[in-house]
Amino acid sequence: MRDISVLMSPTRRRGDALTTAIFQAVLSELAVSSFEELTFDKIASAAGTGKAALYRRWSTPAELVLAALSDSATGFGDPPAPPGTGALRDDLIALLEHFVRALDQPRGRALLPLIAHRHRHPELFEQVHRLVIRPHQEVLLSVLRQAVERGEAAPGSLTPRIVSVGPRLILLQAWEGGLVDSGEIASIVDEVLIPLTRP
Amino acid sequence: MRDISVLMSPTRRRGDALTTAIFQAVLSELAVSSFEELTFDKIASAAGTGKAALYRRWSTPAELVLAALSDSATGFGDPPAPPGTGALRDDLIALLEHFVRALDQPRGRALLPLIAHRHRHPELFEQVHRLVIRPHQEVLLSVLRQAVERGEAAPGSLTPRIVSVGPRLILLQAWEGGLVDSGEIASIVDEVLIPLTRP
DNA sequence: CAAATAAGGAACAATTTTGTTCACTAATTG
DNA sequence: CAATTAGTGAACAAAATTGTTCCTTATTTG
Repeated sequence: MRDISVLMSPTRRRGDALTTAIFQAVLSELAVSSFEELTFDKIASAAGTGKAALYRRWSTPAELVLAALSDSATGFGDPPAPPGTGALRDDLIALLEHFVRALDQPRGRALLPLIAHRHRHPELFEQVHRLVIRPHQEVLLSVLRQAVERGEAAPGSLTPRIVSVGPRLILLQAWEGGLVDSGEIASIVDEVLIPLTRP
Repeated sequence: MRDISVLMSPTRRRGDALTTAIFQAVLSELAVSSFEELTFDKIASAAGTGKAALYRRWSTPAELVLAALSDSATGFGDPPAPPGTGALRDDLIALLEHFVRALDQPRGRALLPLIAHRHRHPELFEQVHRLVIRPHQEVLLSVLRQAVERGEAAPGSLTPRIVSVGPRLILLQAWEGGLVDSGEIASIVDEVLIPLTRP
């Protein structure tokens, strides 16, 4: 029989390699279903492993999901850095594009069901809010603050509500329509955010 | 034994009365779970009836959900009417408050899971888009158009993107935070929509 | 190269859930 | 008031899914 080991990843993954694969399977499953529908069965088969490997590591789906969300490789490890381009428009575009890219990954696509069913899993949603939403808002706020200092934006723009406009438009655009390309982002910035914050 | 018929609705509901109760049960169930988790079992017990009454009317959950969404009593029968207050600000507030009220009913709370899992049920989402989202956008657009004619808004405001801002902010505010009160609506109108459409 | 560790996959029984139907009786109709 | 229609609740078997464990074997370690 022909040796296919060059085509496949090492036949039997171990340790962190397997853990990472499991995390990705968790997020992928979450992305197309919901937390309630998650089972060790589905996760194992999506990760291409046996259930025993999961039971050896975690005892409940909740534990596993929290671990996958917190993991720095597959989940939301590090908050985005302020772009610091020196111009408000460029900062906004850079930030929102980073956001769109995150939404297009498994971890991002896993967000929607978590938000949608937040009333069923307050603790999971709280985690998501702390790890994802909050940091993004902080960075956006700092970008706007710098713009105000440069005189590029009105001081009155520094409200939570205005800060939320960009991400929320992106989020719903992504959920309702599917893809959000660069043109869409530029339009949101030019048609909405810039006029909204103009001094 | 004491007669409790004064306290309860007629012991045994029939015809449209029962159908309406079933529709409401469907939407309530949908609101706290998802389409995948809907079963004739849960619906029947939520509606306080037997499964046989359901099977006599519909043969699949999908049929039943579409019927509930389309029903004029429980679902989204009629599109909202343009408020026509004569002032843009008042029109916007009236419209968005109507929207918030709809979101706070079972039919509105059933929306989130449907949007969240739209990739799993394109036909259901299409229905929702046609029955709910589209009509709301049309009305908002007509309100803005009138404001432009009165010189209250810039002609450049008549874009689908700008029209979408209000409903999207409301939607996410409701989903992330819970309630959206009148103060919140007024703030959205005054901080975001009015500045955004100013001539 | 031998021993130890841990992955893969299957087998398992138990619990839960499914759709469907039946008998009983309340409500309606003529 | 008799006959018909239709809701209720229970019973049911079939099917699917659950968490858990065991055995074989690939990989690593000393």
